Amino acid sequence: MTYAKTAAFTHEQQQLARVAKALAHPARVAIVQLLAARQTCISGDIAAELPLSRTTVSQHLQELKAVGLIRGEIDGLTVCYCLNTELLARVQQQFTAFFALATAAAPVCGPTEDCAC
Amino acid sequence: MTYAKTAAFTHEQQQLARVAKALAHPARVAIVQLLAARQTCISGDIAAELPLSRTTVSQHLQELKAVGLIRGEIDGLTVCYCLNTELLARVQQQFTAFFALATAAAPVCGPTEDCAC
DNA sequence: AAAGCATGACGTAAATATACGACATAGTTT
DNA sequence: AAACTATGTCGTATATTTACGTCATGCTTT
Repeated sequence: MTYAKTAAFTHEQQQLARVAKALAHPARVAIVQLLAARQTCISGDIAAELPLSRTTVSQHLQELKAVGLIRGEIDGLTVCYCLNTELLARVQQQFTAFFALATAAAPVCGPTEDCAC
Repeated sequence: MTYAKTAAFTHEQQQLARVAKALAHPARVAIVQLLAARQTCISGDIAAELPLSRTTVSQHLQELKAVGLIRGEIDGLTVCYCLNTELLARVQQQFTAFFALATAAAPVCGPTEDCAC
């Protein structure tokens, strides 16, 4: 991301980082949770629920949409957002696999700081 | 994080965002995977494996350490890093719960863009 | 003690992220 | 058509991130 030497990293690593970045702000985490809670996709109500200005929330929504985690659709005057459950499911697997490997590794340094390299 | 109105968000949301942010860069994802792969905790070898300058890698290591995902320990001349499997396990559960809720929600907008708000 | 080596801390430049107010756009209602 | 409303885009100020070179520190080895 940003201006990293992206070419030098795995596609997988970049995708994981990409999604992680999308969730790297409490407001965006809150938005996803909010959309998950309410079945129906909300519009500007999201802005009302968050302690941020409407424009800022809109910006966060665009970021989530850019990554593909949510979808927006115009319904007359309002815009409805909802989770992209397909992508979320795929992302879930990626994170699951990632954490599985990470937690599987034995703690070499030990819980109490005993490194035995 | 950053300069968000953190007080307005859940502790849970902030923690999740905090970890997500730590993983929001492919280099840091790579570091965690590298530490997971090699049982023994590595030191400056990490820098050699990544396509970044040694100082930049050190900076990424400090970030991961600040969040608590990894641990560093001085062993004479070198410094050994290893995963904090305890925290990783906890974080894993948080992400699992988060994605469980997110994927459980029915896609109201539909896979083919049919919003029925 | 002196020379060497691995690391982190510091300083810095350039790119991003965050937050918002002011505008532009487009559908709704009167 | 005119007034209204919900949204996104744009511009902007400030804070952070990223990447690196240089320097300081602290063991190690000679």
